[in-house]
Amino acid sequence: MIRLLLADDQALVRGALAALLDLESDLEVVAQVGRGDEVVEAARASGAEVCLLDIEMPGLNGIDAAAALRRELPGTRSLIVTTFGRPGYVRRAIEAGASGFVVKDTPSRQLADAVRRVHAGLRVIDPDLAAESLIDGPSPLTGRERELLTYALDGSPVATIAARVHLSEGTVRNHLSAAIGKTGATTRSEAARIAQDRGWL
Amino acid sequence: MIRLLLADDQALVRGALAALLDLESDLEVVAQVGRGDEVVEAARASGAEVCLLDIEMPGLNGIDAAAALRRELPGTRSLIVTTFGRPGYVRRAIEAGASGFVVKDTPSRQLADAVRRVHAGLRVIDPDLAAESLIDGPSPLTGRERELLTYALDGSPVATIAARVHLSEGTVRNHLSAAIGKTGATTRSEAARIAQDRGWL
DNA sequence: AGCTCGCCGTGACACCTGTCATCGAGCCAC
DNA sequence: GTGGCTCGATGACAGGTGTCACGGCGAGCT
Repeated sequence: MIRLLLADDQALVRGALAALLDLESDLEVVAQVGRGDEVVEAARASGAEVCLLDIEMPGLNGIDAAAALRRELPGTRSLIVTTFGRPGYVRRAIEAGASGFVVKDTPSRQLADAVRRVHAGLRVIDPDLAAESLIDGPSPLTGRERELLTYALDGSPVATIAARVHLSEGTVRNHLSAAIGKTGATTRSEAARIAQDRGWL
Repeated sequence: MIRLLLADDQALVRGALAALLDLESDLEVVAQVGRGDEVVEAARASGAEVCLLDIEMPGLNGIDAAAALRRELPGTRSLIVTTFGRPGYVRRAIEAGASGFVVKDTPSRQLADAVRRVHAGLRVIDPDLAAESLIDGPSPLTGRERELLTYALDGSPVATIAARVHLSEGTVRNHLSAAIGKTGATTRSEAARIAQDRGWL
């Protein structure tokens, strides 16, 4: 009997996944949480062996939760289950110590197998995503560029961003200009979108 | 036995919801589709009585799918099940003939009850969302404004948008300026975001 | 017929943005 | 220490953007 923890912020999806996995005779959902910062505690209390983690969660994202799990409970394995198959996410998830990466587009029958493989100590990674994350390479963005791009995601004017990070307007423009060059974009909004698509933010 | 159809573009979520609902002794999932434009055909072929529709789907969105269902198979009822509880979505869903509107944040135990109520001819609508959609009122945007805002969502420059819709640059700026005023924004990106949040796009 | 309203266009103006050249401070390698 | 690198900052300039005033067209209503 493999003991599972589910972490997803959408209660309906969480409950549905639990129903799906409980159908398998060798799997057992022993904990469910809706926030990333509750994962470690719930995993410890429930004695979960494999944790299924969504990426977008309040409190702590799934990748950071996987890192926390590796640090606090090294025996527990993590499987990222997310909507967005962004190359940078895969890379960061593996670096954070996750054992697997599955997108929510995969057929539901394959999920249980993925869980079993992860539990057995194998790596489970969507092959297309793995290839993409290899050719893309790691993020070329510097820390500031990444930070400013996240603020530029919603199209905020430069002045607003500059005020938020306590920088000069010209400096913000320069960093964003560099990011625009690195992403091959022509606008800071486009650059932000591209960076997000690749999982660089 | 209530016959159900599931429409959601994420196979994993679809399969999981099927597992959840099949646990109920009076519910039976008789069809699953991953595209909005396959809903009517699948509902006809399977004889589904209640259709659970996600909004974001390729081919046809869930609201338009509900409208198509009312037109083609008036006896079939629709229940919108979506991630985003946007006020405008609720209004449009009801106008399109949907019998219910549930967000994916709701506890999974309540889903089966919602399905039963819809099947019985009742309306099931998240009370908070219903209130919001009432105070917000309908979209104040004209057709062009709405169209141009969707193109402005990713922060495209005015010239690009103008070329895409075969309009003059000045005209595009004027329409977007009107939309900016109506949304209370100061930038076309912000206006687009606000309009999207309210379900006006 | 007048009237309103949505839609398309032009021109002008103030302001914002992206790019470039340039500078200084800190840090690491040789 | 010198050279090379990144980060932060400034200033200047061309081009993009939001706003306003104005005009014209067609559809629908009184």
